[in-house]
Amino acid sequence: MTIRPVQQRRASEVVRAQLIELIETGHYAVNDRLPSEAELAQSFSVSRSVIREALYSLNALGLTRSHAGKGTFVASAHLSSRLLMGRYLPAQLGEIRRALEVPSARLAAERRTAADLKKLRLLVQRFGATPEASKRIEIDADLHLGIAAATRNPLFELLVGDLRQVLQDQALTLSKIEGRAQQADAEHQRIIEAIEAGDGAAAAAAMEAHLDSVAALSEDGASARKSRRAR
Amino acid sequence: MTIRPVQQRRASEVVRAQLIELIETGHYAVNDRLPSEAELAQSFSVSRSVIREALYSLNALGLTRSHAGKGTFVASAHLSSRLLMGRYLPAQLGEIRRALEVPSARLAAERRTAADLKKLRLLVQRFGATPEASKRIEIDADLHLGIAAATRNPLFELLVGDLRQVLQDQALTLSKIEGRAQQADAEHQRIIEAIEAGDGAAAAAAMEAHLDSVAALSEDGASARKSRRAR
DNA sequence: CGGGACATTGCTGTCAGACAACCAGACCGG
DNA sequence: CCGGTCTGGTTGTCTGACAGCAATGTCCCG
Repeated sequence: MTIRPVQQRRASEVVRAQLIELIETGHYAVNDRLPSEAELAQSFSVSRSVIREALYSLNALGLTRSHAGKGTFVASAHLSSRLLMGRYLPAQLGEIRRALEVPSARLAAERRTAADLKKLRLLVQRFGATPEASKRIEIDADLHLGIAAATRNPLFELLVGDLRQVLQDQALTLSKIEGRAQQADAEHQRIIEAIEAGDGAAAAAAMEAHLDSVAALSEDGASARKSRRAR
Repeated sequence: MTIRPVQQRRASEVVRAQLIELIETGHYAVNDRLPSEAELAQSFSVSRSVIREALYSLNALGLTRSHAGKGTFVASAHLSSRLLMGRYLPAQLGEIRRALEVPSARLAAERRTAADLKKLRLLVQRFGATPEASKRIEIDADLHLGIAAATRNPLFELLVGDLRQVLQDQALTLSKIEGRAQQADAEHQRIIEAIEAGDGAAAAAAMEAHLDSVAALSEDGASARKSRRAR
């Protein structure tokens, strides 16, 4: 990643685009501190105003958070969706998830390549072999994202990924329920088997069952789960 | 994703929030020119820097567009989604649309209020009575959005609205096909009747048929039509 | 009288400098 | 060892200035 001097377009736009790219490519990782505004200004050969405007865009887009006296930190590696900007009930998110992921499983079954299948099988295996809840959540996310990717429709991947991010805390509480891991493992296997068989209807049904059990469990714990976490 | 209390202390954030609200509530309509930065600065009793930073956020979010020498103009009345940032094939958009709108119709049938129903019926009637293609597209969008709203799940409304915006040009070409208006009118009526009857399955089926005919028309060129006998 | 070049005006884009608020860590005194 | 203070660094905000762009009015010349 070379930082090239500003030329034709508005300088602030160029800076913004480059900063976004630096963050999305992982040059600055999540929770990293960006260089100070003064340093960035020098790097880009522009004034601090331009840097501030670019950073303010990133702030608005949810990519970074700035704190007076501390610095600017990367908050997310990719542009956050509007889903993150509002607060929605778990039940509402669950409905959307069902609407997206059931057809996603169906299409994945119809279109998956051998490479998709291999990746999915590996993830299922790792899911069953991983004891730590936090790790399992990651694998679970990768699995559902992998299914969405197997649809060959990038929009499914995009939207399922967004949902995943919003549902992160729900997934965490869920994963701690006794015996949930084994149950989820079995459900995952059924989904993948249907995808492997190329049976769209079966894949859809298996995914639906999976989400049913997720919904049932998250309703039970919903009442006790409301804790206020301020920062 | 931790839930942050909305505790806005920085002046620029306050200004940004207020400007967003002014735009979303329609106080400034699309294509209106906002007051100049100097005027806004005076109105909000802050310096021009703060205004610029707020405006730059709006720019990044796609709400406004600034032109040197002309001013800042409202580009969109609501926050634009990431769907708009990429280019996707009509077939891909159609799949997502089916995934979202079929469950949307089902839920709408199960939850619609009397007010929803009244609004939807009015829209169907107006759709049938409107000859101009461009007007019909608007009504069509309102109709599908109205169905999404009747689900009582704001996320359906959000996502269906996003899709609508992306599909605008497709809708335009579609609406010019001979006889399409009558066909669409009939399909709409069938959907609304099922919603009125509270029959979720029938509403889903009617929506699916509607989207089938849309898909068939929009890809009748080279590709062979796929028969969808799922569900 | 008409039309085109020019001056004016208002706006955004950018720069430079300054100061306050704030934070973290170093330093120092008890 | 502990706690308060100092200090340097960072963001937040303000002020003033100037360049470049766009639209409009104005004036001179044909």
